[in-house]
Amino acid sequence: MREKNAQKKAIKLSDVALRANVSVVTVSRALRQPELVSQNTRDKIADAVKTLGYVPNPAAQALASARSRLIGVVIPSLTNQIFADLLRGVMDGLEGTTYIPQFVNTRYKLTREEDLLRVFATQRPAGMIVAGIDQSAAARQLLQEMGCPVVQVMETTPDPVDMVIGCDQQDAGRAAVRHLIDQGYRRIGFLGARMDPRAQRRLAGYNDIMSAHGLSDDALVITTPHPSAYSVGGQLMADLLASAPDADAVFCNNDDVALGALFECQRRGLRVPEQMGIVGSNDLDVVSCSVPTISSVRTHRYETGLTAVNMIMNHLNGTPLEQRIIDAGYDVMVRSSTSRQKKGG
Amino acid sequence: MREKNAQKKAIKLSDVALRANVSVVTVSRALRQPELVSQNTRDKIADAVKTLGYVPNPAAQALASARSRLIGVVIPSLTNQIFADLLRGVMDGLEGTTYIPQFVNTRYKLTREEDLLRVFATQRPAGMIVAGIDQSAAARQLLQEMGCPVVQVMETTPDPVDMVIGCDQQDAGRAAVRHLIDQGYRRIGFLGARMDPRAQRRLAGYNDIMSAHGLSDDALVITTPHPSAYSVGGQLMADLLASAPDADAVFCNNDDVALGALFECQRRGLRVPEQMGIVGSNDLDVVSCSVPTISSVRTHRYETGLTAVNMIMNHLNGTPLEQRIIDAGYDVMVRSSTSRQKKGG
DNA sequence: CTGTTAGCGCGTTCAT
DNA sequence: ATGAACGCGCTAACAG
Repeated sequence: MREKNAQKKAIKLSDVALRANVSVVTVSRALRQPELVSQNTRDKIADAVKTLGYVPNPAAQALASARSRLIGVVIPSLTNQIFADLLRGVMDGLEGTTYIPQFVNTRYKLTREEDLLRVFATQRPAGMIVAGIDQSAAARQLLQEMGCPVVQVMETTPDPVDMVIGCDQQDAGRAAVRHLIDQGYRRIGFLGARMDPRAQRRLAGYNDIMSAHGLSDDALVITTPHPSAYSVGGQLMADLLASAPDADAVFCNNDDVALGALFECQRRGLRVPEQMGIVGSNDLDVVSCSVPTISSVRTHRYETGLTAVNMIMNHLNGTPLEQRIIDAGYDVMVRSSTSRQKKGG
Repeated sequence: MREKNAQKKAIKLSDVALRANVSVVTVSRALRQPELVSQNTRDKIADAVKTLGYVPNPAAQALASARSRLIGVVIPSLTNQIFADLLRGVMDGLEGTTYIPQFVNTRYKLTREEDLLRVFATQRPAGMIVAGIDQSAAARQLLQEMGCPVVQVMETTPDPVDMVIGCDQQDAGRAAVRHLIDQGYRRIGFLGARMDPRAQRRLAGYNDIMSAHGLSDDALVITTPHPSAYSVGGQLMADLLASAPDADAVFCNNDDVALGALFECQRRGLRVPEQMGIVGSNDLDVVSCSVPTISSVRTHRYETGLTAVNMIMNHLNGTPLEQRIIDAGYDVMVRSSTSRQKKGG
């Protein structure tokens, strides 16, 4: 029988007050608004805090102030690496503050998102970061009633709940397809997994450019509700070649799909970029070192996470950014998988 | 000027009590120990709860009971996909319960881990899940004093803080190298990124087998403190070929390194598996569809997350598993990258 | 089975 | 610049 884990007794504000020989409120003030406390008592309190090892009880703080130090982060999934990148940005952005992120995933279900928001509402979060702009009406309302700064991320919209930072996914789709056309590809397919709202908008961008060039053909659009994954990319490419054997390029809604598609080409002996051009989305680490390297539309997930946190922090500090809508942009990273044109001039 | 986000007034226990015409405690009991409340009042309360839309205030619960519904999850990083897999398991395992996971990352720093644990300690978590078994003495003590079930994950040890689930990393390393030797490889290199404790133990396993066969050679061991990444794999392979040009196989401490190494071989025209055998670690999705497919030592991260949660839940339900130490095992997934032997018999 | 009485540790008035 | 008093919403003893 091992010892039952003995909880260490927690030091509280009154303990500190006793040790420093001042009242509880004074300690509380010294901690939150030091400028209102004399230098002398401030030092005594700092001393007591240190020797006793006092750490505030967040539950008591939250209860008394009706406000927690939680930053709620709502993403659809953790399988897709882009959201892991976003989270890293959020975590790093919160570094050094006393705020704590709390992540949940919606599994791409709007009703689940509402439920999760309801849970968050009871926590009185200090701020909320939610992926996407396609919340249900109920979810939007819940976010508004949350009584804290809210940042939608990964996309842009003229009508955010509160603030928004991300990129224009449809425009990114257009840029990708334009690049392929510039390189001389014409029978350009679209490979899409999961087909969440962001994927839908990338597809819309694809359609914009294809129809503008009179290149539209339903046989070229291959999608699946399956989550994005390397293995799915291979299957989608196979389906495309069955549907449109003369396809000469693909735009993929994620880089794992793009890499999977490349592997499928290699299995079939299709030369990339000569016989098949490939453009991915998001510019994951892997596509810049594959053989051949894969062109991709880079998005700035990590930076988006960082900035979203900053937007919230500024708001909480009473200095909200004038800019409620931030376009994080995108970059078309041109690599070997689309370099069919002769180089340079 | 847009309306200031108006906080919705929260419904509390006393509101429900009023509506149901019973005392506050009765409501509280009806919610937590329904069997102690008569069917009649239970129904009245359920009604009131539903019509008022009552949701408990976790801060108040935590304060009054000195216990939160948080499950603390401490991982070193979110960059490595294996931890994202673990998190998915934890999230899914918590699905349907009223417990909420809270993730933090140590960035592979022991002192940071201690700090984070101190923060968790103030939250009175319901349970803790921590990656690895190499906590500092201070961290171990903090975990013990947490007063809640603790599960260490990703490795095994005869001496866990409380409970542990994971695999024997050193043994996994041995199995990988044994497989390469069985396939006829002899000049087997080790490619290791980051070199955290798990990587160290995989290396130890590699050393065990290599020296047992009299194949040891320092020139074959290439490591870097850099975080594991696809691009790092290429560099490590290049370094190995500079250090030991006659190397004929590699064991990599992660699959991104393995894939990066494969790409490097392709760039150099080295045929895999004929001229270079490759075994990765963890069996990420991507290595089963690359060309060629890559052999890897599969670990069960998702299942580990699920089980860790179950271990904690059982503990909280008063029915702790008799088994405090669980070996989640590993599997050597044999694929094309090491299939040098003639097939079948 | 149900209610009464006390806090949990902190923030927020209002005084001084 | 400092302190006393009260309450946040809930749980935990005890009574009845």
